Amino acid sequence: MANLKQLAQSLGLSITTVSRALDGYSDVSAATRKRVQEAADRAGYRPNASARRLRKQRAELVAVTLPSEPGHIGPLHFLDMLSGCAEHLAGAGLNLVIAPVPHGESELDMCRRFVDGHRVDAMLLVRTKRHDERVEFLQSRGFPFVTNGRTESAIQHPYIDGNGFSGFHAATMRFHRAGHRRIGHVGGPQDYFFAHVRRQGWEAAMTECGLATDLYVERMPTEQGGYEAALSLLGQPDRPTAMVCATDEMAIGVLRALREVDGGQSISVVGHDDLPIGAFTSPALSTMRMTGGNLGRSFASLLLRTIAGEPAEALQELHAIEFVDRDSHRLPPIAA
Amino acid sequence: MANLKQLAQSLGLSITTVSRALDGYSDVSAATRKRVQEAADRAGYRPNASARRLRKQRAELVAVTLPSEPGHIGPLHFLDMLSGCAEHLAGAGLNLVIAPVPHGESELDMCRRFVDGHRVDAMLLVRTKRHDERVEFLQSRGFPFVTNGRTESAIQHPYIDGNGFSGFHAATMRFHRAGHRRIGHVGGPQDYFFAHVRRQGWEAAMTECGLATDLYVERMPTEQGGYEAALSLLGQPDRPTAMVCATDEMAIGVLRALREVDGGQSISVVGHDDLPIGAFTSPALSTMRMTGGNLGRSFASLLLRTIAGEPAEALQELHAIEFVDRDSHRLPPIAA
DNA sequence: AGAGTTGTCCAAAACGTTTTGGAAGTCAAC
DNA sequence: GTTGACTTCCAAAACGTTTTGGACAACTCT
Repeated sequence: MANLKQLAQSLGLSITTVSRALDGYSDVSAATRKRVQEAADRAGYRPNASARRLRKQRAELVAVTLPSEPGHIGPLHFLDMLSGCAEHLAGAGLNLVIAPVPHGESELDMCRRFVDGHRVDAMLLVRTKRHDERVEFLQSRGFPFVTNGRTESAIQHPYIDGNGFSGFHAATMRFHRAGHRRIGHVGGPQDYFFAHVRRQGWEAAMTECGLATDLYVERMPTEQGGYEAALSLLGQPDRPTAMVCATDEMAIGVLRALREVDGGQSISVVGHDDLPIGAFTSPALSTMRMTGGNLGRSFASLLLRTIAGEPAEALQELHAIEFVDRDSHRLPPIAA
Repeated sequence: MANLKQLAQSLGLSITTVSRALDGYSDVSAATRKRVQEAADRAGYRPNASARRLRKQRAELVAVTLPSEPGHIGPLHFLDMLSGCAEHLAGAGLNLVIAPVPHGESELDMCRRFVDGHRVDAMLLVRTKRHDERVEFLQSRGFPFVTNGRTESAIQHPYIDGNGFSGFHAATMRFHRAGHRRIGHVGGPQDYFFAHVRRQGWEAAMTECGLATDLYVERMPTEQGGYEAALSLLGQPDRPTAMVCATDEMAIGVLRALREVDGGQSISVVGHDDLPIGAFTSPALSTMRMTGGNLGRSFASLLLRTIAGEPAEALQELHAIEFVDRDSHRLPPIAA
């Protein structure tokens, strides 16, 4: 209700003094400051956000883009992550706005709207591509952003990512140690960085073991995509005895296909992301997940630091992948 | 990059004319309008959001509160709902900010911050209580808001809710028709409206059927709560043969308890919310869900209309509940 | 020719804050 | 009693937009 002018008038002080008293400047006497504080509390005064934003040339807002394409929106519990991120940003006076891509607009257009309209101070990008036009645009504008997932951009930028290469390398090696020799990979679209790097991890392991890398099928990173990929791999002359899947969603589709074919009794499966649902599939889905504590807080911290101007090189987090040991990877390496 | 003043200067026009040209006012000639449009497009001009917000006295923002307490955050796919809501709000120039409750602050404090600081034009409240202090506060301020879930407020307010009473009444009747006579209810905290009204639906049905309503246990609306509730009900002399659970999360906890006791072969269960995970439990969880199409769009529409000043009575949606027929409700009405 | 109407344009105010660049007063030191 | 330092306060500018209330010229009617 109240604004600074009314508050100042009621106190017989200038707007300046009231403003500076509330901001804790040292050039207002302790007595005055206290008087102002109390009056402000009594009136329930809060500075008008739009006015402060205009004056300070900061939107006090961060946008996170929500891709509308199906599948693999990002880390484990996306909403939890956003919630944690928003909470920590709020500690610094920033709010988090969620920005799904409107119908008939590209993600790039949306970035443009937010950046050129000074609607936000930074952006959080998920589902990065190897060559990501949003990243290129933001870099060309010198606009602060953090990505969830790396890119192949020549210029460094802040990111948080899991080490998909070593995760999938290790998972493949685990199958090899268990005696598997025909280890397939159900991959996602290779223009996504995460999909590409996960495939590379599988390929490297296979090559190291002297195995062929032809048991590979690429589909959309969805349950349906995994289902199709599994059917395709099962149709090959030399079926795989194990499958490493780019995402849990794909792995769940694979499990469904395997159940239909032989009751799911012959082929081992491992996914990635540790979706909650994985604990409830049958067999329970063995998977991997990124280590590192509160992801939301990490994103918030990186966002604040990149807004503050810290160099990108100092704002890159590559987390190890840990194996989630359930049942679906335990079948013997003999095809049915 | 550009602002109105620079744009006007480069065109040899006044700020007023450029502004009005871009806003499509009729008092600028077609020729000038076109010239301005083109220059603006070329420069990639977008009005500074903070400036417009200050001048128009609208924040162009809507906040949705995310409760930090565990369990039952709301409708089926909460993030999908938010995404849909945000997309439709964006069509009207509003952005959606997510507002988790910061550590050490109450939801009420948060509302105060947003309202008194003019940070948003409206709020979306989830997980309403029967007597909800946030609702009372917003009503006392005359501030626009929509709730997900009704309240017992004396003053009307906009909401979207499922008809929990008839949903739980029908589910109980369904069990009764199947021959069940000892039908228990696993309820949530009764200060939440949804929990209260669901219990009332169960109670009404039991009373109509001439059955006692003592097979009732109340716990937190979480898996753990459901687990505890089931153990408690199983400990009673006359075990229920069926349980109606306030939420799917509780129902999943109940299934776990039943599995531990006798392999889950004796007692029927039904939940509410249609969580995706319910299709993967064993047995697959029979449940209920709210009907009605795109929930996010509905919330967005209600928010816009309440901002526009439409009366609350015209902005209340009570949706029917439909049964989701899976396996967990099919056991015969004989206790093991 | 004068009065009214219409079509274009613009100067200035307003939104509420933060910040700049002093002003006025007090006190101590010289 | 002048100087400088320090404390406390404030007027005014600035942020970039939208909107108000005309100004001016070019028509159209009498």
